[in-house]
Amino acid sequence: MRRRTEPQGLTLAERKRQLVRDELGDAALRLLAVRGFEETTVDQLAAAAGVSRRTFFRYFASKEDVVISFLSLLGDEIVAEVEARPAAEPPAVAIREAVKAVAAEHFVDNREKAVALIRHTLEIPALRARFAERQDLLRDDVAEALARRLDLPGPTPRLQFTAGLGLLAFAGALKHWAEGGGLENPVLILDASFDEAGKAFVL
Amino acid sequence: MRRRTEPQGLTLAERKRQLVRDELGDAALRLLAVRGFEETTVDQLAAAAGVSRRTFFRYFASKEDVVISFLSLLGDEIVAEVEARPAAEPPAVAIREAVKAVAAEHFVDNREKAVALIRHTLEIPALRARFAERQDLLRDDVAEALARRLDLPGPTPRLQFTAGLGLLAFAGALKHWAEGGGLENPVLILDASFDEAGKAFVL
DNA sequence: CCGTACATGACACTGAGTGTCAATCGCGGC
DNA sequence: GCCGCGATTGACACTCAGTGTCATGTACGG
Repeated sequence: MRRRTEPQGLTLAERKRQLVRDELGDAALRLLAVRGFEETTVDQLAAAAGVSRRTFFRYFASKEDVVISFLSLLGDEIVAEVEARPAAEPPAVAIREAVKAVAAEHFVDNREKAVALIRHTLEIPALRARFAERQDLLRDDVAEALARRLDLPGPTPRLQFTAGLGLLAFAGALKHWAEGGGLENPVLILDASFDEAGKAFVL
Repeated sequence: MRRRTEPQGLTLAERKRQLVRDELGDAALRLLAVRGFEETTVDQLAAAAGVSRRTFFRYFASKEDVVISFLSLLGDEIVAEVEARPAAEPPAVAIREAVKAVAAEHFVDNREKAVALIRHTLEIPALRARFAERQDLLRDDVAEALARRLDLPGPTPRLQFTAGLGLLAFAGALKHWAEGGGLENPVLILDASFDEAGKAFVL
């Protein structure tokens, strides 16, 4: 049983669980690079991580989830960050700054892994589809977060569009950043992407 | 080599094929209303249309496709319509008018069926996921159509955002229209939706 | 009337995802 | 130290989506 750091506040079971999860994720990335995504079966993913097929599905809801879960995690943080923005801030600024904060936190250290993850997600049709699905659900969550910030009962159509365009800008920046090998400053790319997105409907 | 020698430009085989396709689509909508989507198997869909399971997959690539294909067809027309817009028109106007033209053509007569289709698509998670996936692919196609209109080699990031926001406005209008039972004028809803979308990033 | 495409059905197969159950392991109480 | 409780796991069986293959039937052109 290989161990890494010993963070406090976590029971052994929880740390073990995270360990298996990481191992599955790493194994998936390894196999994906060699074989393809479609060509790799869940049995192979599970075997590579040393667990049974059934256990794999106890950690990830689907084969695609192994790759997507990282991006999905970012989504949750974006929502949390949006809600934490000062209420005086206009929605368009709130989503922009929230995304920048999340990117700045996660794209500096995990560079290598994040780049591989994003590249696979954008290149492999099945993964791209799941990513689009996540984006769609996340859009609603972000819109509701924006509404809560303004003490509204629910998101207005306009807030839906703000959230949607914000996530489009985020995805566009993600793509640009990964294609450049993750060498550029993600925050600068995001700013440029949001600037362009703001001109989407300018005549 | 059987070519367009038949009267209406359609050979018997082609009309028969369309017949089976329609029957499968109608059967699917009928079963979906009674049972759920997840609860209905492809075998039942095929049996309801009087064909074999294998034949079902010769007409639709997946179970979701029976429902989605109608929306997907709209996508193709939107792309064609975008390319047909005058080159002097700004991209934002081109996508807007293209969508309006397609909506005006298809949402007046097929009202009942279109409303049911859209409602199912937006309510059932598996269908919503497939819809999101289609939107994602369509976004690229529309962006490339916008680029061709301007004699550009490929879509600029800004055109990607124009296409993306345009489709968001389209989807939003679809939802609004279907929730209202398809009684309102789709073109007016689309105009309102595009107006709101244009303010997505306005402070 | 015949040959050729094409559509269909029957069958078999892979692989994703789920339910169930028994064995095991960590952990706290006794 | 022992025991029992809850959570994790592996093994097994099952459903169902989707695909490849082949043999039959049928409309069409010559």
